[in-house]
Amino acid sequence: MSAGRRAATLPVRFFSRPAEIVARELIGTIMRSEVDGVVTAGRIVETEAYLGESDPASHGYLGRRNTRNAAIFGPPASWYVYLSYGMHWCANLVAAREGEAAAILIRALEPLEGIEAMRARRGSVADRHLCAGPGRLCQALGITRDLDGRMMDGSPVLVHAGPAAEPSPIRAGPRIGITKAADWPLRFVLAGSPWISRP
DNA sequence: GCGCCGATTGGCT
DNA sequence: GCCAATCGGCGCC
Repeated sequence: MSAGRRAATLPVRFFSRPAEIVARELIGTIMRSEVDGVVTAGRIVETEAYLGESDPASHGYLGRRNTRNAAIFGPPASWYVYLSYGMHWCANLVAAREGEAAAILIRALEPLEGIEAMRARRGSVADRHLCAGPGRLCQALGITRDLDGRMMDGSPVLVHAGPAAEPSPIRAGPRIGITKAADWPLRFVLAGSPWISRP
C-alpha cells in the first residue's frame, strides 16, 4: 500500500530473556516517541540491567511491591517509569519473565530525530546533554508516568531495530549512581560514543 | 507522624 | 567537586 514502511517494534520474545542479555542487545536500537503529536527519536547508546528479586539494586528486590514499583513486576516488553529524586522520570523496559522484577534502565540516546523538540523540552543545554542521562532523555522525549505499566507495543514510545551494520563494540562496566551491588558489570555502552552520560 | 534515603540533575565553589 | 531540589517509601517513635 504505502511506500513508507515503519520499522518493526522489537517483539516480546526479545525481552523474554535475562535482563543482562536484553540490556546488551538494546545498544544500537532506536527509541522513538510520539507525544503531543511530536516525534522524537534516538539511538540507544547506554543501558543498565537490574536483575530482579535477587538484585539488591532492583526496585523489586526481595519481591517487595508498592505503588511506585508495581510495573516492574509486569510482563516483558512493558514500561516501568518512576520518579527519581522527586524530580526526574526514568524509563525502564521490563525483561525476563512477569513477576521477576527484572528491567533495563535506558540511560542515554544519540539524538536522531525531533532535535528541535528536544531542545524546546530541555531548555538551554548543550546538544551533547539533550539525552545524556536517564532523566534527561525522558524529558527530551516527553516521557512521564503516563507510560508506566503500558506494553511497549501500542504505547507512545517504541523501540525498534537500528541499522544492520553496527561495527562499534559494546563495553560493560559497573552500574552508576547506586550503592548496592554497583560493581556488578551491568552497565552497557556503545564504545566511543560521545552521547553517553559518563565515560 | 517524622526523618532519612535514593537507578538524578544543574548550579555554584 | 559539592550540594540543594523534591517526593514516595520505609523504618522507627
